[in-house]
Amino acid sequence: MRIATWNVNSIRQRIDHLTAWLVERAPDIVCLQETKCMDEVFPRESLEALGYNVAVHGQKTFNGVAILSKLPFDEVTPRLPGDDVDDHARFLEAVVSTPRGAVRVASIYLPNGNPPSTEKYTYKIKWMDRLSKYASERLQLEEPLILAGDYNVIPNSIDVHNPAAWETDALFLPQTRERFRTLTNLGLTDAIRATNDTKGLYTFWDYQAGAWQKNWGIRIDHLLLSPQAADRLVGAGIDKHVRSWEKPSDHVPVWIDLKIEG
DNA sequence: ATGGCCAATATGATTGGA
Repeated sequence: MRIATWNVNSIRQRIDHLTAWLVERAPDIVCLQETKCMDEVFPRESLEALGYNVAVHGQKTFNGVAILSKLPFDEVTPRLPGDDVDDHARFLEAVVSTPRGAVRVASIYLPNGNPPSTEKYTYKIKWMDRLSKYASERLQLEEPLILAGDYNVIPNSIDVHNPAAWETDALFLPQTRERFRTLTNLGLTDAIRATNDTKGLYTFWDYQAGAWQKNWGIRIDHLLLSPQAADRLVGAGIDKHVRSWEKPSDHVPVWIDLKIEG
């Protein structure tokens, strides 16, 4: 079973890229972020035509997450628990059934948090604390669980072209990275790092300043796996070539293969 | 690592992104 995540930076701008990539990579489940539209105008038909069930949780203009799945959804639940007044569309959880049992997947668009001196950073940190609480509860189910998305967290120095330049950025501050470690310390595995320890694996290149041409990238899109998922991990990759397509997203797809029959 | 971008909005300037 192949599971992927991709921040598309507007689903309506990127629908042709998405369908081309779906044909090429043939994932079973895809978590999308920054769809940037209301559910009524989400281009679900072109995805259903490729055999995907489509679950959306969007809002006007900003944020927005979705999950595509070849298997039917048993459950679909929007919103990260822990704050009833948080109205950002940043979280969507789904459960599908395989012959080996349930697989639980969440599409995550964690707040950026810049600039760090503002309530935007406070919101990010609180969101990360809520995510840890959610994860610790779900881990008790002892299911294959995949938390996939744009975390807006650079976990380590090897995950950024120029660490010194990012020292005071919300994506790389010690408090941010501490909370990412809280997640992994719960028993969640960073799938890319479990399979590849080389430096310079990036998932995002800024549109500005020729960042792509200079390979000034950062690794901020992650798939975190419960032990029951990590034990079945047989491959992982980053589809870097998609960044060179015409009018690309600034993020590229990241995917894993789990040995789960069905 | 900001000179250089991109997307959405009743839009022609502003906000948010990372």
